[in-house]
Order: sequence, then C-alpha cells, then structure tokens
Amino acid sequence: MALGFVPPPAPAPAPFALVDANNFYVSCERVFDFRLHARPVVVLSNNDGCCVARSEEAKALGIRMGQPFFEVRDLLAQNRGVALSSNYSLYADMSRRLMAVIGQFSPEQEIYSIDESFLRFTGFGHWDLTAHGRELRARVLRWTGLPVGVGIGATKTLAKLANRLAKKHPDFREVGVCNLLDLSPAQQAGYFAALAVDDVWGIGSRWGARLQQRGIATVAELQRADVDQIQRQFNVVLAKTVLELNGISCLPLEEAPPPRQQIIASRSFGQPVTTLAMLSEAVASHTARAAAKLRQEGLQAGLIQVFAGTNPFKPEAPQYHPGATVPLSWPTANTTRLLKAARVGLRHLFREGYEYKRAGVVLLDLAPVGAVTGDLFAAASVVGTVGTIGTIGAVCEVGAVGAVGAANAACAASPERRERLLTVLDGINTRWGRGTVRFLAEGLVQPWQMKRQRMSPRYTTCWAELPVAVSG
DNA sequence: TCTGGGGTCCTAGGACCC
DNA sequence: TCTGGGGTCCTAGGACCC
Repeated sequence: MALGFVPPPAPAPAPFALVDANNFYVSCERVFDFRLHARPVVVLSNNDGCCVARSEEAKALGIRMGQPFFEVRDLLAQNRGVALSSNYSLYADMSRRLMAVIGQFSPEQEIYSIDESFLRFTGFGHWDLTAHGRELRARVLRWTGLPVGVGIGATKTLAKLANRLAKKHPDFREVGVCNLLDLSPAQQAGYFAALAVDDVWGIGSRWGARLQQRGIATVAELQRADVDQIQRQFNVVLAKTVLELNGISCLPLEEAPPPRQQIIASRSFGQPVTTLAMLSEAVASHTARAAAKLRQEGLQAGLIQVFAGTNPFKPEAPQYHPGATVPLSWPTANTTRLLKAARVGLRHLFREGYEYKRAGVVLLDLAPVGAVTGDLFAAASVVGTVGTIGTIGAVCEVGAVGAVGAANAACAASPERRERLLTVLDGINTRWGRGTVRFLAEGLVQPWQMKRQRMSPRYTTCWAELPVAVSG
C-alpha cells in the first residue's frame, strides 16, 4: 500500500573547495622582486634557521621542508639560489589581499591558515564549479600576483586531497584545478590508489607508518577501511577522516574562528644565554609581545606559563627544559602585571650553569574582557595585597623606554589611566613598528635577539620601503 | 659555528570526591 | 587475611596542522 506522503529528496550536501597558494612565502617575495624568478629560492624560519618555504627549483635541488639552512647553503650558492629571512609583515598583508579575492567566489569562507581558505558552495547546484575554480585562480593571479591551486570535493578532506592532485598530478597541474565531482568513481579510485595514505589531511608520518603496518598504504585502502576498527586502534579523529574520504562530511566549515585558548610568544636566541639578567630581558620581551596580542584580541589571561630550554641539538651539553606556571590573582591584559608574574616564574625555574637557547611564555585561561568579574579590590590592592603575584603595588619597578615617566605614572595611577597608557603604547607600536616604545625590562641592547640577516623590504606595509618604479 | 614558531585536539592516568 | 566503583577534573604527552 502506498502512503500518501512522499518526502522530498534531501538536498545534496554542498561541496567544498580548498584554495591555497603555491609556495606562499616564496611567491610573495617573487611578486616584488623579478630577480627571484626561475631560480632556487628558500625562505628561512626565525633566526635564519630552517627552510620553511621553497620554490619549485629549490625542491628540485632536493631541499627538504624544515631542513637546516647551514646544510643547504653551499648547494644554493652553487645553483644561483637565494635564501631570505621571513618577512611576516609582507606575508600577512599579502594574505589579507589573497583572502579578500578568494572570498568573492562564495559567501561561505573559512580562512584556515595564512595561505589556505575553504569555500562551501551551497546552492551552486547548476554551476560549473570547475570553471568557477579556473576563474578564481585567474583572478587571484591577476589581482595579487600569487599562483594558487584549487581542489573541489564533497568534504573538506576530499577538497584537500583534490588540491593536492591539482598541484602535483600531471593531469591537473596545468590548469591548477581538480574537481573530484567531475570524476567517475572508477577514475577517482585510480587516483586514490596512487596516493600514499599520509597524503591525506590529518595523517602525518607517525600514523602513516602505523597504518602501513596494518596493510593500509594508499588512500584507496584507507577509504575502504573499517571505521569502527580505525576508531578502536587510533582515535575518533582518524575515524572521521575515513568517513570524510567516503563523502560523509564530518568537519563543518568554520566561518568564525573558534575562541582562542592560548597565546604563545617564544624565540630561539641568536647566541646562547647564560645569565638570569639576559634571560629575564628575553622573557620580558616575549611577555610584552604576548600581552599586546592579548589586548589586540580583546582578551584577558588568568594564567601565565614561563619556559626556557637548552639546545636539544647539542646533547653533549647539559640539558634543562624547565617551565613554571604562575596564576594571576585576577585576569588581566596589563603588560606590567604580566611582566611581574613572568619574572616570578622565571626566578623559580632558573638554574645557573646552563646555556639557554630558547625561552618563551604562554598565556592561558583566556576570556574576553568584560566576561570575567573585575577586580573588586583593584583600588585597595596597591597597598593591600603586596606580596601576592601580580598585584599592582609590586609592578612599578618596570618603566618603558621612550615613555618612562608616563609608564611609571600610569603604573601607580587609576585603572582607567593605566589602560589608556597601554592603548597609546599599542597605537604607537602599531603605527611605527613593534618595539618603538618598549618596557625597560625588555632590555636596550638585546644581544639575545634572533638572527635576521636576509630580510626583504616590507613592500606593502611601510612607507619607507615601498617598491620604486624606475623608467628607462 | 649553524637546527622555527604558533596553534589544536585526543587520550591516559592520577587526584579527588562521594 | 579481607580494602569498591563511578564520576569529574586536571595535566602531560603525543599526535596533527601550517
């Protein structure tokens, strides 16, 4: 017997695209310096330590992601290669432009990283998404100068995989777009059988090796794997990956970034540090940087962790990697209070007799300003709670370079005045560059600062460093 | 001589409580 | 002689990402 009501077919789930720039940092540099074209180029990590971006020519020389620079210096020199320090002001600004153009191709966009963006195509049923992807690619190149790859699939994981094919596979590399929805199941199976399992988003080398031990070496084999068994032997994350490979969407598009859980600021030193005084300067500098980021995002921290470490690549030297956690007596975004707390943590963990190579701070227990109860005893604490970590009364040892008087005045002043001082300080540093006005505790000479000897100009964010066009 | 930095999530195990 | 069990919270460690 037929029922009177036939439910309408469920709408087809919306497909995803993943767009990302090729060799992003290198491509940013090439936009402004034609001499970098058609030769090996690498961009180095902080401290000019490792290669974190490589041009195709550099990859062809066998230079690996994350490879120490000193290992490839000669090889690069022999091949007319160029190594550049990373220029984050430039990359962040280029990223902003890139994301704006990509966002013109769907109202649903997730900015996933500095050079990657997901799009979702809800209600694009009648569109030729492959052509849409080609137009995106052409417009990004025209408007920003950056080459991108486009992968399209039924889930985020499949879109990521398609993006990989778009960049690597000869069938797609020319157009730079791979749309899995265009392929028959048999064609798709052919490509997936040729891809290694650790080409899948979320599967690194460790799990790749473990999967291989269990006879799962290719993407096609992982796609056919038993989900429950994967969940038991690995975890729920990998089980979701298997579902996603089968077109069942488990990872939603995150258009608004989830609330941040922590802010980390740390650096390796340009040269080893042995004294508490110098370590203290470095930690103060990282704390000030983390605090500025905290305010920029409208957050307060309830906890600060300080850590330091010796050089793990020198195992013959005594190793020490301590950390200390200091709770704030109430949440704050005030640099002076955080500096005081960080200093307490550092004094606690510091031991003589080690060559420190790195230090940093983590801000935790983050909450939006206003979401947490204010300090009931703020006014009284200047005199009333000296001795407790982070009380205002103990903070006034800290001045500021270039604004010493103001900083000290504000330190003892009302909460409103202290807040205003920090706003002014942040404004100056945003306008004139980080460190223009800084706290005395951060040090004047800063001999521990990282190496950065190969920086390109901040072509798009600094008036003094704009590229100049010369005729003739 | 020379080896980055900033994030997230999951799980296991211990502490603690009733 | 004999010593529970379940729940929650926290942390450390391990995995992943770019």
